[in-house]
Amino acid sequence: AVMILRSRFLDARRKRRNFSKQATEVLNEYFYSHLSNPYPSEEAKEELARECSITMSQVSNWFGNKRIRYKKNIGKFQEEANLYAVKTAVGATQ
Amino acid sequence: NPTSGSSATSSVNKEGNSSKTSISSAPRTRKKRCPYSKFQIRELEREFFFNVYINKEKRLQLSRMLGLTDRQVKIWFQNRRMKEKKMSRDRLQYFSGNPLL
DNA sequence: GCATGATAAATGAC
DNA sequence: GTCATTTATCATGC
Repeated sequence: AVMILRSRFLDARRKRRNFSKQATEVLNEYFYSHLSNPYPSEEAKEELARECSITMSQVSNWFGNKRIRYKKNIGKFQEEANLYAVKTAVGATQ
Repeated sequence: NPTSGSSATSSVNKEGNSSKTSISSAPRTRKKRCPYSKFQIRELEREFFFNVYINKEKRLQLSRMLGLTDRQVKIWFQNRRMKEKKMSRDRLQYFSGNPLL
């Protein structure tokens, strides 16, 4: 049993799986509503991790990747940025 | 990973930076990340297993053997310790809230 | 074929 | 020294 768990752990660390649609939604909402300073605090990371059912390391990885990839090609993310800008604006007026 | 070449002497590493001359205030360009060879990793891991903190003497010796700078070896040990810590956290997380079959 | 998550060098704050 | 981060690279999903 120990062997099984150990091998399962090793596999889980190597294999990559996409996050759920809802998780990506939550992360993007935070990112685009804090675009001027997309650096969540430790507490914010913990909450995001809970909401998305992922680990804090995964939250950090996501923001690290998002920041660099957004910066390197803002144009590619313009549509996405507008989408979430509208989304948060609507949420604020409700 | 298409390296596989194992045997050493590939050594691509070079600390090209220079520009130490004078007060060059310019934030000199960040050194491009260059992945280390299998041989370099093996030797670094061997020493890390022996001692997670490397002293200055061994560091200089190892850096010469691997064609790296002492700074690179120093940084590698720092990153390696952080990796070890993260792996411990991951293990704890994975085996804590546990289905255990 | 790229999008995406994780990891490996390298930097900088402290 | 630690540690969050930047950046490129690796590995996988689709």
